[in-house]
Amino acid sequence: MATTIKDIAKKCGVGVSTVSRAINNHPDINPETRAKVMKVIRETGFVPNDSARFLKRTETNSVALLVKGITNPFFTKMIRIMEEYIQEKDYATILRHVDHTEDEVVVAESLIKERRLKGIVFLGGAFTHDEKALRALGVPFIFATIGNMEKIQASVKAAKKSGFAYANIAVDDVEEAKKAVNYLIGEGHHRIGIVTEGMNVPSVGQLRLKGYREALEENGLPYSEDLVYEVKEGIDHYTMPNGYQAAQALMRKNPDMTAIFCISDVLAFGACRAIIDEGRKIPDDISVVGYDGIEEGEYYNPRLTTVRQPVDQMAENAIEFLFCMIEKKRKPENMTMSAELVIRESSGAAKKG
Amino acid sequence: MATTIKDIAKKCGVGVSTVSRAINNHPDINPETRAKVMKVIRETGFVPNDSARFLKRTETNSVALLVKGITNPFFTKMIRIMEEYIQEKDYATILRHVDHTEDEVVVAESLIKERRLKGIVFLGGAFTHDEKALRALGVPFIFATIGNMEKIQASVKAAKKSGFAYANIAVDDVEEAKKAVNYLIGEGHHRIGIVTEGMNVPSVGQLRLKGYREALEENGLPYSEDLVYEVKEGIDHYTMPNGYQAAQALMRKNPDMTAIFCISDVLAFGACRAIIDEGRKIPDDISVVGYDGIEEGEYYNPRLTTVRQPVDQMAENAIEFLFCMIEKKRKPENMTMSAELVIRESSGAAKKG
DNA sequence: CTGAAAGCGCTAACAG
DNA sequence: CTGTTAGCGCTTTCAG
Repeated sequence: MATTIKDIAKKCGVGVSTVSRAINNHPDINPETRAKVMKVIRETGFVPNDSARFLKRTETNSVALLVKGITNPFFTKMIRIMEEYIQEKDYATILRHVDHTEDEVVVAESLIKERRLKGIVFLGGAFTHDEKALRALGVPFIFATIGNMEKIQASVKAAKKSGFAYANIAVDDVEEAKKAVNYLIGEGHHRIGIVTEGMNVPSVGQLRLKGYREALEENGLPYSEDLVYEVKEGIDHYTMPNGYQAAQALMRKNPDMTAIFCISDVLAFGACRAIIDEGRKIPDDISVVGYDGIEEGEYYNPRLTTVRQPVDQMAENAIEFLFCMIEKKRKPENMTMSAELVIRESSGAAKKG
Repeated sequence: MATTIKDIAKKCGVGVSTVSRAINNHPDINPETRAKVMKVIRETGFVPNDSARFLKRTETNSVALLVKGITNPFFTKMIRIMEEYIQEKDYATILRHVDHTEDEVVVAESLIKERRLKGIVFLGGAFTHDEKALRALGVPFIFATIGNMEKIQASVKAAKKSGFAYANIAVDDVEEAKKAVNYLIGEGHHRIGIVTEGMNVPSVGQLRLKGYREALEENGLPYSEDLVYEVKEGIDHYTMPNGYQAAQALMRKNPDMTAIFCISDVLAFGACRAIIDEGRKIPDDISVVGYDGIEEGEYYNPRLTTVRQPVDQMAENAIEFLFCMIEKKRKPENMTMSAELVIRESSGAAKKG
């Protein structure tokens, strides 16, 4: 039988409540008694049963990170930062990968009830839920880097008024994508391909595509479907093989294309490889621009030009804000971070001709 | 107040045990009653409180994945596969990243008691624990890709006799590293650098370094400390910046070096970048060989020569075996998988000189 | 400051 | 087949 708080109490010659108080840093306890109890606990290697604690407490001091799209290294970094912060706050982290077939809000709902969560961070995925479902969650939560900004922002605004705790953090995907494409146009590129995802559903892919279109439009360049490649549906969109196939297809269809904008760095790596395999030079023949700004881009050959999202800051702000909401210190808010176009080796002036 | 099983019982006009039976697929229940109960549950959106269930059950049907070294994409893949398998078994996955400063066995111990785990997978890290601590865990567990094979294997053997459930899965790091270095020697390389980690503590780095030394020895090549670079201690050893610095240092110290063996692909990417930045050609001036065989290697430029570990199979075997042990179907075992040397663009014949 | 006692929500005998 | 009931291990009043 596993040791329980009772065993400890007996061994110390005190009541169970005293042991409980010792464990929980309760003020109403004699420092000496507490020291004695803690000593026995340490010697015994006793660990209180969380289920029992949670059951009683209603309060769990745990937050969940629901991640859609595990393979993207972009999220890995964010997770690390958030986990650290949560631990510092002495909360437990529940890390769950959400399958592409699963609905993250449904998962969240179960988790909240099952584990009495204090808050949730949604990483990745799209925003397609109506407010009712969200409101039903009943705990503060925050969206990080999720598509469908307009709807989300309106929703957060509404939440602010109704005191419903819920925030959003992201870069302005449309604007940032536009910036990247504008840069390419400025370098003289007229035939610019795009590798995107989720064109027809709310997603960051859709937003970044929108930015792409707007950039073309503003510069009087035609929008052609031939230059748009949507990666295949599947478990994971953001993969190198997907980027590879995409670039290959784009090159075949558009011999005159001189640049490709990929909505993620990982896709861009795959695209680069395809271009190189085709015997073409980067950036001399084709320029490549990614999105995310993951560390790997700096080490790729060629170094990747990219839209760098401030991951560290986004992660930190997100989790910090979540705790502010948990502690009722702040109201819902839309936080738009600004990204930075980092120009490296994979892009340059368009070939004359 | 959150809805409980009682509320449901009342609403259905049945007893709580009936509701419990309905939820748990218990056979002793009238299908009609069960249907009625389930309907109400669905309508109410009721989710049973896990803490209460766990508290009672002693059995939790959950296993933990303790990962040391989150950033390595090698593990990401394994985690995905294992999570999937666990879900199919209708178990819950508890995913925990273990900090480099934390002791994974201590974490495991707490988790087992807190959450009544059925089993554990240790991913990464070294094997430095004595059997007593391990034995005290009390649940089946499995080590995957952990250093210190000899000790671990002896330990597993002992476990087999005592009926203590505990297995190990890995490739033979010494042999595989030797294979890689032998290949380089066969290509005419005599001055081969190595980028390793944890030279003086039990770790895969140590094992792979051993393989490197043995290969040199068997070929009558001298071992020189100048050619060995141990990455700096830190949160994460397996990073591109670390590989970058390592290669840079090795090149400066050994102008005549014609090849570098890195104990992970991620380090190799960093090394490649450093070589390129130095204005040297891969593989013409310097050949690079990695270890792990992650997908990214196929898309890097140049494509990376590497020792490919059978990730999918290792992950599957590991988790499958864990369940066999949980179900008492199998005894402890050492599973040594074989890796494959994948020769790609980053390596070739040594320059004559 | 400390102990006794009452549950938290659920499961699992046990008796119908 | 179904309802009643006794805890699982812990926290938390409530009296001392």
